[in-house]
Amino acid sequence: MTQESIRVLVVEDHHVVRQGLVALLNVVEGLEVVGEAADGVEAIAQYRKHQPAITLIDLRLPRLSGVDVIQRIRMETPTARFIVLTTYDGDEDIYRALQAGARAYLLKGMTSDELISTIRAVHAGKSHIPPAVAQRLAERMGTEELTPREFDVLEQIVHGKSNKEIAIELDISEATVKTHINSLLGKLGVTDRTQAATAAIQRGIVTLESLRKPKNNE
Amino acid sequence: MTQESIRVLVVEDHHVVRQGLVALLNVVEGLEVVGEAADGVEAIAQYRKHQPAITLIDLRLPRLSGVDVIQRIRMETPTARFIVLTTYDGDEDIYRALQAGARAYLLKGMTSDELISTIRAVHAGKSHIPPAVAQRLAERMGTEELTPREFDVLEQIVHGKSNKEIAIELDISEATVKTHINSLLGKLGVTDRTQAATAAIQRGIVTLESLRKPKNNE
DNA sequence: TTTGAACTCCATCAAAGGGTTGAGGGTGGT
DNA sequence: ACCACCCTCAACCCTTTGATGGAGTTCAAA
Repeated sequence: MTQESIRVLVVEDHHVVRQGLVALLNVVEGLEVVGEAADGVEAIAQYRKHQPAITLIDLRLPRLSGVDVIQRIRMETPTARFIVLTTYDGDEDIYRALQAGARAYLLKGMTSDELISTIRAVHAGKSHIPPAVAQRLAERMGTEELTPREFDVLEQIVHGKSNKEIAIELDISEATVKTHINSLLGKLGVTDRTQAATAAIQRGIVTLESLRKPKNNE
Repeated sequence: MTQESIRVLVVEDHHVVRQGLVALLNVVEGLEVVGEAADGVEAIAQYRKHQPAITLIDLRLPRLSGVDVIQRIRMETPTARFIVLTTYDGDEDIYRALQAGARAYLLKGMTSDELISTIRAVHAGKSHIPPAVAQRLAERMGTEELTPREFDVLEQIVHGKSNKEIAIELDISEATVKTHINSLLGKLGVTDRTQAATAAIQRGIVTLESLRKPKNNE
């Protein structure tokens, strides 16, 4: 070949998907999968070991989220380039991943060609964000951020707690809980706690995983 | 080979995943992928055309859901065998797919070996349901079913509507709305509407898709 | 130091939510 | 005909929620 292959790391917890990606990429001229990881911790280890040019990474990962992985690696290697790959696209995930330094964001369901051309583009220093994603990102830019405490309260709301229970849980007065709720309702652009809960889930501010019963698999 | 290959149809909307599955299965001795489909309608067409022994099918599909596909095909061909493949596992999805006649239920993230052995097992007439899934299925068996009207109300709750709004929307009195809410709270085992909303989403009774803004892609 | 943002708390009040009981009408099955 | 189940509605009562406005604290940035 005329020049070196683009070294790619694939981080994806779903086994068949990862295998599919690797198989797909390895037959492409000019690409080379140098490592694989099935969770966040492993991803960092593999990154350090192989120093790939491009890291293809899912956001939903066991042990350490994709966003966390991106952040940590970029602290060590600010030039690291990431292409985020995900099935469901909460506004919050998009925002955080791009904030953390991802260069591109692809929904699963893209074609192989899209994937490959995106890898090449990112390797060439470009960014790539699909119109639909860019639009939603723009929408969310306008919205205000929740404060940490508001986020705590929102989480409790999603868990179905009453104001009194939240007060006990967070060890603050019910009045304070109400204050937080009032401001987060405004920021989310909703009018009651139920809407806040569904909006939070919908936007990916609170994940369904944290709702589920303790899990053994996955 | 000593006997004919098991003819498999792969139904999965995510391109790379489908491609991965096909590539994976085609190299396995005794398996043969005879068709692929990216949505429900196509799945039925492919089934009719190829009459596969096993259909690997995702539940979340464009145009026609996996459950619908299973139901329709089984009406024509009651002996059709399905292995359901999905990422997220709402109780409701599991229940409906198995009710519809699926023989096995696999979470993505399984290993290739698990997949292959499951295909062989199902082809041999066995069923295969992972312990975690079986347990959750058992849980949900105990729970009572929502009546159609209760479901309507629950949907509205998830959409953040107030009782008054629900009453108007469904053209019934607010008192009736309360009655339905009261019984569905009991059936879901929760104590208020916010919990009902998150529980509904969590169990897959109401899907997030129906929440989202109208979508262009996917 | 001043300013601002975040967190904390209080009091008050109207509106909405939720529990309970009871009850009439409709449909489908036995 | 009877029973079971669903859908419908009403009246009563208590609790929770959300809105509003004010106020003290801390802490970091300007």
